Amino acid sequence: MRPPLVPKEDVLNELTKVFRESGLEGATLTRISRATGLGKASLYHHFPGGKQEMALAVVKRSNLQLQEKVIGPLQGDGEPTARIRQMMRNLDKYYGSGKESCLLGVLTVTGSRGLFHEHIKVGFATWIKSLASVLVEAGLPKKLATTRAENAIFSIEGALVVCRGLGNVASFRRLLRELSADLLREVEDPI
Amino acid sequence: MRPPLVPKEDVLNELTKVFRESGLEGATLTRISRATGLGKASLYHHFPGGKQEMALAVVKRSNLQLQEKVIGPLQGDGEPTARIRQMMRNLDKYYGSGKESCLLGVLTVTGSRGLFHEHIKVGFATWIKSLASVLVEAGLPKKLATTRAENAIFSIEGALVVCRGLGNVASFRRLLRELSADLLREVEDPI
DNA sequence: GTCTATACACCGATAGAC
DNA sequence: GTCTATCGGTGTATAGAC
Repeated sequence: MRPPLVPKEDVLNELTKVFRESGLEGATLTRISRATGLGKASLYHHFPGGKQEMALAVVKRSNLQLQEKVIGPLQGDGEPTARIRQMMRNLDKYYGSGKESCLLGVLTVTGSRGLFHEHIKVGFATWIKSLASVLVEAGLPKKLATTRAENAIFSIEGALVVCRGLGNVASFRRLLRELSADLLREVEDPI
Repeated sequence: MRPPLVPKEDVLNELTKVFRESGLEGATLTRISRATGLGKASLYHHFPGGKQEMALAVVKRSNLQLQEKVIGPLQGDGEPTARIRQMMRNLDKYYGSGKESCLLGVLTVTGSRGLFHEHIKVGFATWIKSLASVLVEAGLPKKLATTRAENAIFSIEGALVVCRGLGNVASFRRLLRELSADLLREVEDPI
């Protein structure tokens, strides 16, 4: 059998939107039904485990996309500076230039503790680790690379929250630009 | 009349805990009732507007506390460096060294848009503005001061989310320490 | 001011026809 | 695979006794 996966992919896209905008408790089956165009019973046909299974599927796919679109570019073979810039461009696109929120962040705040915790943990951790690896490769000492990578993820995630709170999305793109330049500062310095 | 405000203050403390931990939609009247020890009907005696009024009261008080405990120290008359360090100490305490979350951040993510938006906006904005003022006072050009202040708040808010997601709270205190040192870097440099 | 009891809407989830 | 109809449970909110 060769599977028609495409329609399910569309459903997951809409599910992701709803969970990102509304959080776990705010994402009611009624809203999900409206967003997907599927009745509640149809949703249970695709996800017998109900809302929990829907959220889990969305989180797993989100981590795959993080791997593809954000971490992947970091592990290419170009210059470290270029790879980091590429990651920032992809982030800008993925987060709608600051207008969209981060699923992992939203579920960290609204998710019933324990259900998705492991996936959230893995997602954030591998992201930080991959960024730190690039910084090490570029010549930074490991400890400094790790803290810089952590701080970068902190500020990106925080910017998504605060910019939304402020209704000012411009600062998100400014942050991405600055990070592109600052993450490797004092590395090219000769002797 | 001289008001016995104290018991209401206790109720607000418990309300704040519940909203910080559960978000707006997760904070059910049942949980609030358990946390405060008051029956639902009693809650409506104190807050006739229901859950919305409770959340609004909590947000307003949160902004007052932000003013007292975080922004206040910034406007003292000591050295800028010392004032910033004091703010970081108070933040560390207020956020339980990273174990607690930020009410403004949580409501930004879970709050039905528009209800608290103005209060959230004002809270974040005055915080950033006050921090930037100190940096200007310390000698930084205004534009640089503003972006540094924004970035600091971004990373603090993001750290509260990501550290919770990672289950690793140590990085939050590390961040506060680094910010204390880095916010004013290259300022004391003579000529 | 606090309680018990209750109203009514909406939630997640299922049954069963098509 | 999708639908309508419906279930039991829980959500917010009120009534009214004490």
